[in-house]
Amino acid sequence: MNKIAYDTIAGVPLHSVNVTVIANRYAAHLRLLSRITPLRNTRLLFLLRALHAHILASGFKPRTHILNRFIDLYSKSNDLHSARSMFDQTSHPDIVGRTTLINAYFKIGDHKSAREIFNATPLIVRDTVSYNSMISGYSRASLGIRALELYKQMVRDRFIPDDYTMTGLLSAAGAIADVDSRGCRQLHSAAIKYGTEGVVSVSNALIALYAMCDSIDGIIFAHEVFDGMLVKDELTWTTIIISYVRRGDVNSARFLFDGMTDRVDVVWNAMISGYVRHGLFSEALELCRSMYSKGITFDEFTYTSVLTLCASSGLFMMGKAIHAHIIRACSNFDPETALPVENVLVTLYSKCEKLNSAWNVFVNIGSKDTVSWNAMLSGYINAGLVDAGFAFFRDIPCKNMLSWTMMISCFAQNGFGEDALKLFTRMRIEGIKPCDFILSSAVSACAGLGALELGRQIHGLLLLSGYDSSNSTGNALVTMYAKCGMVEEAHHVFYSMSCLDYISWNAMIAALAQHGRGFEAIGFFKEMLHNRIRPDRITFLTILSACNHAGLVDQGLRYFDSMKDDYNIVAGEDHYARLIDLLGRAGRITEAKEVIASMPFEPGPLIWEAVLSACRIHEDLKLGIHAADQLFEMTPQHDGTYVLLSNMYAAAGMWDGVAKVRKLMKDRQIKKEPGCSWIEYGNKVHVFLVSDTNHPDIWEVHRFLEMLGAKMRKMGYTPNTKFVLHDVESEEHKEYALSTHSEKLAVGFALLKLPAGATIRVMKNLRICGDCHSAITFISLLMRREIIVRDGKRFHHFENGVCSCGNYW
DNA sequence: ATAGGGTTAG
Repeated sequence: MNKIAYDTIAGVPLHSVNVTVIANRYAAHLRLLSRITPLRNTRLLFLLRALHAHILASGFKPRTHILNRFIDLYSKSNDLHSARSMFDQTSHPDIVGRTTLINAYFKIGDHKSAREIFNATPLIVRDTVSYNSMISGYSRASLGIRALELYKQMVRDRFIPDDYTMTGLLSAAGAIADVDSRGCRQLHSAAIKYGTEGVVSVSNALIALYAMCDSIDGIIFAHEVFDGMLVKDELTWTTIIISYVRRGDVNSARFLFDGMTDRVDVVWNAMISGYVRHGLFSEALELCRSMYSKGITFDEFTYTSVLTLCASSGLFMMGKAIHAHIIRACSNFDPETALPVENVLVTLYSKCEKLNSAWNVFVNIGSKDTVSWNAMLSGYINAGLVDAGFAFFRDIPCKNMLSWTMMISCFAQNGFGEDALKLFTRMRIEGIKPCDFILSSAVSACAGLGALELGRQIHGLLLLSGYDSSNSTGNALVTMYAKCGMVEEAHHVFYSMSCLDYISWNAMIAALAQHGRGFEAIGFFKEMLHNRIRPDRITFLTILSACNHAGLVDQGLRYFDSMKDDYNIVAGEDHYARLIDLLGRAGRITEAKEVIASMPFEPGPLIWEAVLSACRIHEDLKLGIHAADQLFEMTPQHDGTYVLLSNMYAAAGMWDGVAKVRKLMKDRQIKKEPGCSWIEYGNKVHVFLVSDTNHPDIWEVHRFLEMLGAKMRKMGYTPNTKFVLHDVESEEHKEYALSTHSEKLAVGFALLKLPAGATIRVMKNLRICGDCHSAITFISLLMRREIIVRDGKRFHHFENGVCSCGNYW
């Protein structure tokens, strides 16, 4: 068809001298051209341009209808620039040309230019169709309010709305936030008033609109309209079925679906995608099979749904097979509707971490949209490739809110809080208004970094934007204030929240537990139960650590049992690890061993980490080395464990063990300081220092530790404890020992110089190790000071010789 | 020259 048309047009005698003959031929052939849809053949577009140039060169003034035809064809070829210049050349464009251009502008998403053309049209020239085009254009652009305003203007301008108007208006109304049934009724009356309620398209739009109301009566009204229709078409059925699917009532949708006699492919697709969206994968597959057996061909929409199913249920082999089938059998997809298929293929490969395959699909997409870029970005993020992901993110030409959200929360969740906040700031500089999801990600990033001031600013932003009432942001704020040491403010946010869910309670309990207020945390837990909020596994993790901090070992044991008995939550390794930590810290090592023996699974890294720290506190060298050896065979879950490991080996004099740990840390790029800095063993605190006299602070450190040791002895607090300063002499050991970073101990100096009773907040981003921790714990007891220190990601709250992290002096 | 339905990224 295309070829015949092209050959015919190619035969046009462009060099003919008779302008009128040419014009008539143009008109005829342009009419022929316009029948070729979709008009994507670039040769045809070139021909169109050649004709255009020829008209200009010949000085011939074509009649309006020929100009209109040009505008139409240029618009269909997505060459709006030429369409517009054609329009501007027309001395008196008529309403048809204007409307064509208006529709073309809406098609490319430029509603402002469309409005300009419309506004520049004198009232006397306008007709109902031009208003209808504006209304439906706004409707497709989800600008419901503007559509409604234009409808009102239309009535004011004394035009009579027709069925096209009402259909456009009703579908536009769905884009207005918080559709209520009263508003629907008003529009329904308008449809009746203008005598359009019998038109199928109007009723269909009305069904869709009623179904969109949040209230329960929405779907009832929709069904009433459906029942009252004398004539139904396939879209009527599709609309009502989709309406049920959207409300999550897949069964009612299926009931209607089964009651249909002639099902068009769209209905099948709607039903299948409904099942996929609600996770009913086997039902979706069953429907695909019966669709296939009935001989209905799968189209882009079917493939998109079924590939989504594969991607979200982990059926990667099946997804790949379908991809192969598509390549073989479906070469002539419509390029516009094929894009989602390609996008979901990128997602499929991204989800199974086949980045190469994802990339291959991605680069071959002809016209990528934001979804394509975001799908590829999620591949990088999902594979944990933060740097590569960020490099890719920067190249995205059409970033939307989701691109920013993914990147910011990726940074926040991978411990790159500073990058997350930098990007958040960048986003605000670029004038993008953050959504509540991004704001809560940013608040979480602040929590991780202890960036209290910025956190407060975002809180202010949340209050201004009205997002503060949402649960996700409220919960993030509670956590942020708690992690920044501001328990009272966390409390304040908690009580100001209109709706508390289990996550809010978890956050508040954790806030108290982190600051050593174990008793209060348990009080909140009881109140949570009193309010009939069901605790989850996280609640129990938190409550176990609250018991730990409050020293309530037996109560912790009871909660552990209650978790299974009363709430049917199966204890995971993390729960067992906390239980063992609880027992271990209290010195009940034998019981801890019994718990390990009773576990329904083999102990993993979390368990051995808990054992290891118990052994460090209680000087059980034998068990400690055993735990360390076990941990060596697996991957420790906390970076701090490596320090513990090296300390444990050093305490046993196993320097080769220390060397192994250091190598492991280097290989795994653990950012903690490797080596052995501090050991507490046999009531002695051993601090290993490299006698690096070149280090300007090293003698300060020596003096500080000596002074601290002397003060401790003077207090008689732990008569047998003393600091032993080892200058590591032999070269082979020097490598394993750590030159204690003066920065950590600078905290100690500051503490000693401040007056008693002062609350000290150290907001600098430093990490404290065992030596500093012990020193600060001691000082908090010695000087009766509340001390809050940020250690990388978390806060240590020292009070009366107890630290919120549960490490006692 | 205008209208109503199904798809994709966290």
